[in-house]
Amino acid sequence: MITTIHEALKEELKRLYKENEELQSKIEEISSQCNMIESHLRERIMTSQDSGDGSTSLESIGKNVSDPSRGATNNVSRVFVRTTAEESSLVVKDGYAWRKYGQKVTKDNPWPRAYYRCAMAPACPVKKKVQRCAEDKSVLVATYEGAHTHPPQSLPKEPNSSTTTPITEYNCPGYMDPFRPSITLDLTLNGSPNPAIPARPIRTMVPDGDTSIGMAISAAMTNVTTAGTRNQELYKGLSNADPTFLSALSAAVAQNVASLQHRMNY
DNA sequence: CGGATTTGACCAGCGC
DNA sequence: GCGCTGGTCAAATCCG
Repeated sequence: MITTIHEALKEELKRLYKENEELQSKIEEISSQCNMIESHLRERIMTSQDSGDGSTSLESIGKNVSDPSRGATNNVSRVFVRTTAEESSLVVKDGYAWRKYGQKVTKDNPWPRAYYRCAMAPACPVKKKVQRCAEDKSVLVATYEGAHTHPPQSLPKEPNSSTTTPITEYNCPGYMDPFRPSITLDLTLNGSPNPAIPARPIRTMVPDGDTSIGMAISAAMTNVTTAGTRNQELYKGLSNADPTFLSALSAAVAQNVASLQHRMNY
């Protein structure tokens, strides 16, 4: 029994080492993309300030979807989902049943936007919009409006059995989906490698003023997060770990724990 | 055959 | 008032 477990763990460790190599190269690639996006963003901010137009300042870029001027339906959240670029469907598996009622091509994005209503309860007010990221067609952006008045139908499928993988999300401050597990890991506690690292919540803030840049940053950050998740054991104990990486890692680990809890409950 | 999806038409809000 | 755009409707079509 113990020997079997030992063998299984060894196999798992081997697999993790292999994945680690692949993911590290991915991180490097993403990191360079992040730098590019950041410099692009800074350039735009500088440009707008020089022209005396404050409309693209950091403050306005950070303006979020919970703007009260948008009315009572400010219960809005965004979920970014990685798909294969070839995958043409606009389906985001999230545990709820949705009925599509429209599709439209919008001005700022060449990809069509699909409109969904919750099909699980006639009175449920939740709506969902799904559209591909203009810059990266492999990323789906699902925008949820409202809160469900009923529990989910079923759990989302395992990442390796589905063509879509949730990668990160953006939520209005104060908004939490009551049916979604939420865990915050604090790496500053109990022998953390780096006491200077503050605990950070899972949910990642993404600037809403410039959607394309925000989504690109978000997608890049979550790729790093995903890498961290799969390699958490390998990085455990690192005394000089990069704070940014560990922060992302904490979020990723929390997501995995939530997923594991679900599987154990069913 | 019934439910889900597609798609063109329609409507409302907004800026000029 | 007009045109543009995003959101919704509903008839046609598809699919199991």
